[in-house]
Amino acid sequence: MASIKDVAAQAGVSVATVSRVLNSHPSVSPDARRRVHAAVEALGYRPNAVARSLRTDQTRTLGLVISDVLNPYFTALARSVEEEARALGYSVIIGNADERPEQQDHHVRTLLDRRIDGLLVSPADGESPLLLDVARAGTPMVFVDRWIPGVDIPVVRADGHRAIQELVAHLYALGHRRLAIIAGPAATTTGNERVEAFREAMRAHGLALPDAYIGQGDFQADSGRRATEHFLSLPDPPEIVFAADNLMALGALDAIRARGLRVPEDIGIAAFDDIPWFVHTGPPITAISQPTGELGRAAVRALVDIVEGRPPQSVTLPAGLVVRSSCGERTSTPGSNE
Amino acid sequence: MASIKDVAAQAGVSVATVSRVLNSHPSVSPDARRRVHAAVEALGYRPNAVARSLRTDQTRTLGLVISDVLNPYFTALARSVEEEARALGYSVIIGNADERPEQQDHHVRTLLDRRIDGLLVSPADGESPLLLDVARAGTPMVFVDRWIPGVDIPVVRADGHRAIQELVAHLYALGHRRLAIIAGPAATTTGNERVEAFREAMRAHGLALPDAYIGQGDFQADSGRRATEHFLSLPDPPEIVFAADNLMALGALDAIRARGLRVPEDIGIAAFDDIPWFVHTGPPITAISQPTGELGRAAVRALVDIVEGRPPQSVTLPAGLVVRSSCGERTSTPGSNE
DNA sequence: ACAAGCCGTGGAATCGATTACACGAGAGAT
DNA sequence: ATCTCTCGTGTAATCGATTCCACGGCTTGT
Repeated sequence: MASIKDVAAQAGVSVATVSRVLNSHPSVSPDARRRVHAAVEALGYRPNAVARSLRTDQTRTLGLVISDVLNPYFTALARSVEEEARALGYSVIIGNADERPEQQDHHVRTLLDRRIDGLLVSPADGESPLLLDVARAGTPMVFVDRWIPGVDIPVVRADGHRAIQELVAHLYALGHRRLAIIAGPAATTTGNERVEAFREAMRAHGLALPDAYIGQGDFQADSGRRATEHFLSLPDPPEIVFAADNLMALGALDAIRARGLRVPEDIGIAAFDDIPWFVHTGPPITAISQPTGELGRAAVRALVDIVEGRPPQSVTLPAGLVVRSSCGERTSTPGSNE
Repeated sequence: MASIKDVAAQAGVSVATVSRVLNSHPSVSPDARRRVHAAVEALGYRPNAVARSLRTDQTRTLGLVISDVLNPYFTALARSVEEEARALGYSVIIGNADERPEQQDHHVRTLLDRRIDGLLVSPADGESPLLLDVARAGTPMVFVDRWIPGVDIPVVRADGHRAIQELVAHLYALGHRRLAIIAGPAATTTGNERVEAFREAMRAHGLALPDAYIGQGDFQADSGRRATEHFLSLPDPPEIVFAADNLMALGALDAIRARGLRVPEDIGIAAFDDIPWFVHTGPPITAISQPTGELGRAAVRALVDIVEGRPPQSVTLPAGLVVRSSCGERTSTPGSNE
């Protein structure tokens, strides 16, 4: 593979001049510029990003550590992150933690070893000592979706508070009183917040949230399945199961189907996160929708602000309720099943 | 950030010795080794992967260019690729082409600029000149899922031939005769093959596949929607629509629902690619399932074989038919809707 | 006792870029 | 005509690692 020296030789100039042309430094004669361009073309030369990074101490690369690639929510997030980063001249390296703190740390470490310019994280747990160190060390960093409390790092996320209130009000209006939730890990902020917001909304309607109606999940399908099985085996099972993310809703659906029960006649279901498939499940699922694209873009902008020395901004965007028919809504939507 | 020099100074040895300890070269005294380890620990030193790559001319990084991150099939593929790569000591940088050749080329170029050790590609088109150049230049490369004919590059893919035959036989047995297909782009091998296999299977059953029953899609949901709308507006619409990937099946479902029609009573549906949501759609979708995990792992193994100088192996794995109830199957599966 | 070999170690070259500094040539000022 | 300034260019240092080579001190064989 041709190096800058080959280009210099071919163009009959020094490597310094080649470098100046490549970086469009003003002080190069038109003639030299022309010859360098010709040589670059002739040799199919492409600058070695590794060498460049070593010298300039910047990689123009951002690291993104997401909790789970199989979760369409994070996939959508990753896509908008990559898009915005590309628009700003950065690439993105994605690390998938699979909701496991060790794997998250592994990725953070390799990303740092590669000297990425900044880190976007959606922490799988609430207190990764490594992440704390990294933050203290001054690495440009932004939290997306989830965050770690007590660190001075910008956070870009959606606020589900109001949407959860709306959801509970909606369920109450439909006549449901026994509402259960499949929570995310207590170690994640989103895990906690969604339960808390749910509990508060219940209280506002004078409803109790007994411990038996709080299933402990980990944001993965299997845990949703287990929690739902447990709900269904209760002497007084809930009328509605609210899953704190879309994968646990998938698991809940699996459990319900395995019992031969029907949604929403036997039990209703709702989910945090809206995904395209929720329109076509049997029945379509009432869900809380996050502005994923805007979240990803805002996170990249905040991170690049830090990297380039501008003051970053934390962003909180509202989530919204999307009513469908999985909670016994009377609906005339074409194609719904009853 | 501490460098190897700082470690050397702290340990009272030369950088050469530090490097030897780091790379577990045998010829270092136990005492020096101990002191270096202590210094590494004390300084929290981590080797700079950028510098190391420059010197050794290897990055221990693989590039993966996939056609669409929003497609659960590719997401699952990416996950298994990353997993296997990690097990073999490599990291993976994912580039998302969004089914757009220019974006694919952009990613290939940046990946190459970063001097990745090898490239895994699922080409968005059938003849990217860039990809051809890269292959000719001798960059270690493996095709996954899709490939470009006429280049001597290992291919790791699933063969849907037999599964499509089974599908058509299954549909025929159910009494269906008017079968339509939403094809992928003709520029992709998977796009072509699936239509060809379908056409052949139809012929084997003495069935015609009129042009009007071949919808041209691009593996994205919207095109599935448009093709299906067209099918439904035909004077003699098909009884079954077979989508060549899961996203186009999603689009087909959208179109059917928008018309207020019911699956499978009014029209049946089947898809290439099986995803977890197909169990819970209304009704559950009959699909062809690929061994995604094994595909990803085999692709990484083939690529690493090339990178490390061993002879690589092309791999073709069979896909299988998963019968559910979206084509009018009489079924007693609990929870199915009828 | 001396030659030969091995072992642990450090010095220095190297990878491919960027960039501070020096220098010579030509333009403009006085 | 001389001085100064600017402009285009090249030389060489530098980033942080790896690795070849040389060297001094021991062990081993004869």
